[in-house]
Amino acid sequence: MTVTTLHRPAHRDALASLEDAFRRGDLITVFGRCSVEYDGRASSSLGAGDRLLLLKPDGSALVHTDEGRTPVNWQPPGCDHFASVRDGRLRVRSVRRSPEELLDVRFDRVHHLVAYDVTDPDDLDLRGSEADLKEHVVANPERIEPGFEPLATERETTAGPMDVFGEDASGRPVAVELKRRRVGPDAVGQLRRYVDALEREFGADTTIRGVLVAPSVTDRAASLLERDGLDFVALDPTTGRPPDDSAP
Amino acid sequence: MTVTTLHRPAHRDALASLEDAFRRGDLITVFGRCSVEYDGRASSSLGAGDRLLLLKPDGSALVHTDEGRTPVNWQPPGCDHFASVRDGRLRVRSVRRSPEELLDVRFDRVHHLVAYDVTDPDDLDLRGSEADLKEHVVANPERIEPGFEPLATERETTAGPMDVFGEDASGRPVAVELKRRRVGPDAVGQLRRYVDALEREFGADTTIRGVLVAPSVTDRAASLLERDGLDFVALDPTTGRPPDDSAP
DNA sequence: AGGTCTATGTCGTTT
DNA sequence: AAACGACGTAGACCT
Repeated sequence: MTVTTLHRPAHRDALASLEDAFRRGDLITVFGRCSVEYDGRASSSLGAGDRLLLLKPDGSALVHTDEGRTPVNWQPPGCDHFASVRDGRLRVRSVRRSPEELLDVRFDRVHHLVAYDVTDPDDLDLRGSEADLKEHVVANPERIEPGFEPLATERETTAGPMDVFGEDASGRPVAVELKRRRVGPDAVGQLRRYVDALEREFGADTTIRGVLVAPSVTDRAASLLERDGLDFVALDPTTGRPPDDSAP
Repeated sequence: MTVTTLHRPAHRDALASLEDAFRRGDLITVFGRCSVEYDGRASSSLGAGDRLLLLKPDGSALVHTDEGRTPVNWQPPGCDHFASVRDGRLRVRSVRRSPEELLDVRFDRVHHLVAYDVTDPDDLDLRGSEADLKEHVVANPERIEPGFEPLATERETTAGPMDVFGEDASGRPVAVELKRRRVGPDAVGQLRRYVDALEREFGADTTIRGVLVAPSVTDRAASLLERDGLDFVALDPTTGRPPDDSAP
């Protein structure tokens, strides 16, 4: 574990340190007064101010101000970082191909530069995702309704793969769309596309049912469900059981 | 501009420095070997490894590994940060109310701690957004089609506000949905909801038209547009003109 | 606080 | 590389 620090370095020294850190594959932070230009899918300009630039060995770049979870400018993993000194000032460019995108950070002053030698086993275990909800539903199909039988997950349709495909107690095909959180109109549209696809596939004589499974729905989404003859079942993604307030 | 640095501090010294930095409203980075627990809308665990914790004065917290644009764990702005030493080890907790969420970072070792005294005018100027495309359309309505006349933007419907509402050359109402990038099936569903809402509002005798405006469409979305009798116009959000490859 | 929608969304998966 | 959908999406704007 090595940490290399430069405090108020000359731009030329900052450059040398940066290039060493690039070679070593370090995680780098550069704090200083800078201006930022971005051009790619969109484009942006940011006037001079103090920001923290984070450069990762995987090619990501993040420009963070003192506010917000989201960086004010960034570049995704897979980019190439280049550092240089132009007009006596440190400049960091990060380039992406396909789509062609450029991030350009020009420093007036470098207050602080740190290079961290990192290795991370990186084994995040996340619970309460839609995948967890799916497991709950497949293991406890009666939570959807008595007699419901799951036949497949990720079953293909012309509208794309649906979350769960099954049959109800009377043998009618059922499309189930799962959401880990309260749903709006978009999820209803998604379910409807799967139901439509199945109706074309099975023919007009077969009635296809659609069930949206989520902790809750918005009013607008509830109206759309009713209009389209789709059902709703309230389930919590972490427990796989009805939420505490699912009586109404 | 002040930068305070601690290199391999004792946990107790790290705590004192952190609390000073909280008081001053500094932007803080803590680099060290840590484990992370999150519990809230979902929950997660992350085993020990070297990561960079970024604590902002607005209450955001970001845990970054050596990979990815997205932090492995985080807390949004508005949270309260608390530092302590438990069992001789530095611990940082970040708490959010509504929804109740907790981020807990426990350090085995603190390799490096820095507090930055930041102020940022923060005036990002972004071009090529959907708002820009809307301005282009309102200023050059003939780009939609000859005779198109915009009457309102963000016009309310029972399905929510539509981007642009107008009339075509023969006086028929037109709902326009704008997208800054290539669109998929979801955008068609959105436009359809607006058109449906207008049809109910105007009555069955009035034909409502719907136009999707974007640089391009996917095949599936194109099928849905055709099925629903909706139109597509290819426009680029940065130029407001047809993209280079919009002939087909 | 809840609803709806945009985003340089990002990220994973599959074709 | 394109398409499609999930995400602890975040963020903005409105009610």
